[in-house]
Amino acid sequence: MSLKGLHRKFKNTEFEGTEFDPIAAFESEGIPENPHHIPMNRFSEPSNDYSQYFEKIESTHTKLARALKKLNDYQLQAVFSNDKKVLLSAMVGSGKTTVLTHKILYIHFIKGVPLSQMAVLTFTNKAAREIKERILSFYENSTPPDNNELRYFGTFHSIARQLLKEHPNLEKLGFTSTFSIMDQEAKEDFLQRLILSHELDVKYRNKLDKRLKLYRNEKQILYGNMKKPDDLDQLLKLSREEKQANNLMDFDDLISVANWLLNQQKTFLPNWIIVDEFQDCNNEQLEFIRYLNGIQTHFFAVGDPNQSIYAWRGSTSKIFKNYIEDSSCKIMRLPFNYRTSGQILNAASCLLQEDENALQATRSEGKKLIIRNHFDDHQEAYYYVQKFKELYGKGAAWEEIAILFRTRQQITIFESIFQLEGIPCEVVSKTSLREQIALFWLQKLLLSGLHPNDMDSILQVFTSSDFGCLNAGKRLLTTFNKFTEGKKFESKLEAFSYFLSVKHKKHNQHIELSQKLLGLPDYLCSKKENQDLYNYLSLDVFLKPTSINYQEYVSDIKIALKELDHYTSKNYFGDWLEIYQAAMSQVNLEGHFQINNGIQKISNGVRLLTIHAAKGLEFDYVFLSGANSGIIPLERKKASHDHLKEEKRLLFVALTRARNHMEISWHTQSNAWNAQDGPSYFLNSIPSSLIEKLSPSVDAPIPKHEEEIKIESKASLKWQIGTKVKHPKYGTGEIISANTQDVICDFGKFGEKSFASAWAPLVKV
DNA sequence: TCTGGGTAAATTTTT
DNA sequence: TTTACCCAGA
Repeated sequence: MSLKGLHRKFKNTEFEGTEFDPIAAFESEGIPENPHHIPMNRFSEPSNDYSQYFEKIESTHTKLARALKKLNDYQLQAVFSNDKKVLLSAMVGSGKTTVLTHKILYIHFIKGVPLSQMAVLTFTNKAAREIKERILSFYENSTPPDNNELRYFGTFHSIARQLLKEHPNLEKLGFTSTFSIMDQEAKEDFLQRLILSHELDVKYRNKLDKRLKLYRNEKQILYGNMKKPDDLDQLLKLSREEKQANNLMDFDDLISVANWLLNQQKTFLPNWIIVDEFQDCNNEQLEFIRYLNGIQTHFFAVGDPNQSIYAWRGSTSKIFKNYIEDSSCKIMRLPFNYRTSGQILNAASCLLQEDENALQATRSEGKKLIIRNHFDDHQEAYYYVQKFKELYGKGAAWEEIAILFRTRQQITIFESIFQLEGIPCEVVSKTSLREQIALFWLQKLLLSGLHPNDMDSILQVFTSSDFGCLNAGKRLLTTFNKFTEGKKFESKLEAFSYFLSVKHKKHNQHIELSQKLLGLPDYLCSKKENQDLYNYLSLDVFLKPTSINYQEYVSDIKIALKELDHYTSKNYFGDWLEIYQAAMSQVNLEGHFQINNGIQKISNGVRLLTIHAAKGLEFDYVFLSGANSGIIPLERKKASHDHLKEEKRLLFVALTRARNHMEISWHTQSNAWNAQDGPSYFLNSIPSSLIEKLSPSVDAPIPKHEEEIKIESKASLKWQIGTKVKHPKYGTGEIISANTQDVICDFGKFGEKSFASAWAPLVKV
């Protein structure tokens, strides 16, 4: 039943006089209890004496023994356990990564399991890197393991890629082991190109990804106002064929093709499978784990059912249920939170409705959870300006302050006001390579040289508005297709090079570039000494030393090439071409060229981020902004019980990011259409003794009017008619009109688009 | 090619 | 509530 229906049904009946509680309403409808819930009696409790283990470790590995001594009994139980199947329910802030790394070290050093016999699976590169770094830091005086030994430590996708490359049957599917990986954006380009060159009729083209998902999962072909099916079906078929023909896989293919092959023949059965953030697994990832699971394999998964906030992305909601019901699975827990001060943690755990003992505070009581009312987001932003200056004055670091939001749209206004008022701030979100023009081009350049059938990369190289020579679009595709019809070429790149030399004779520099790209594999294999890709490809010619951005482009590219050089030398095993291909796959999987060590972020400033982006992070001071009902939980047309529960866990995640100070704000007059009056009704489940309700302090400066801010921020902007700009969706365009209100931009094939001047998502090219 | 009616969707994001 | 855009008719 829909939320509205429930509301009607329960209004003026059971819930008369009290606020309508959709979760309770759903539950009284007879919807089963939380599948994430693990009953207390299901947990195996630790013993209180692990000294027998220590005697043995101390005599041989003093450093490890010293590290393990710092752990509590629950953590030691998980580290020492030798059960075949363990699920560790790690409460928020309970030292999950510590347990994970110590467990790996323990089974390696004490149980003698080689690292190459472990599959350590994570969801993000960041987590994978952290685990590897912590392990390497244990090898102070001895030779650390090399990358080859750690080749099954990584993200699901990178391990799937590794197994695909090693699989003997890969070629039977039409792929070779040097397949290239398309990131999300490359996949979009790929599909759009297929639509153009095959003249397909596909509706809602900029919602393609969503439509494909609906089609794959629910066979739904109609979308929005569509009355009859379009060519989506045909697009999928063409896409499959083209991917095989050109040796390309997208992120989803990595896992699904790996599963398909492993189903035919299992090639790697590790001694141990260790999974991080287990609650985020989707069905395909679970299947992947099952294919790695041999008779001898030990399985150890760590997750937190209370931090499951990615069901919308496909994580399996019943994931814990199956393990709870499986009696061969030992279930352990880490109940002690070391991060958040007592009162805030207690308030957060009121959102869980779990057993009381599940989550226990270890820190002192600290301050209460603050719920503060602001008139609107402007007033709130100015309140923070004052507040943060005060905190900074008292010695707090900017980086220890974070403002969390439910949606990204809420962030922009804070960013512009902080910039005006001189509060250093940084929006935390993953940046796409596409935003760094030179690096994006370099990526496509190398990809076309290394994978000469990757048509999309070739097109990006030669139709780049900055460094290319041709115009992208349908006309180019048709003429190229016509030109190659009936002719035989070794590769798409060769065909394109020939096409250029016949049809576009005047672009001799680009013709030369295409020939250099054709020779790239040979160059890499023969001239490893003093390799200099920058000069080999004569990049100076294309980056144009006279252009304003020349210096920036050159330094970006040189740093990137250095990273590649480092990576390829470090991982070299006898084939330079292959290692460069591997390096570029890594760039695709990570979304940047910094593939060797951690991403050094040398920024300082208050962090502005969504709650989702904040998962796994912690700060001294956390502010959750604009938490009205309707925003948390975010109102949708079709609300479901599961959706609401997930939103509640999201609020839980937000509150548990804080170490010492947690403040939730709500607005009297919100700018969001779906915001209702009053703070999130989820907060009603927190007893008032744990909450301090406040209004902004009276001496806060009078907030500036919205118009004023728009004008001021416009003054610092650069929208002038004729400026070339880049938009994340529409690509490059040109400003054709700009005033205090809006800016209108022409994007060629996408036509003219208008944006609000103050926060148009445009980047000057 | 342009206009207006009608209807669904709007959010979170890693690889 | 506002936006996007399909689709039918001018």
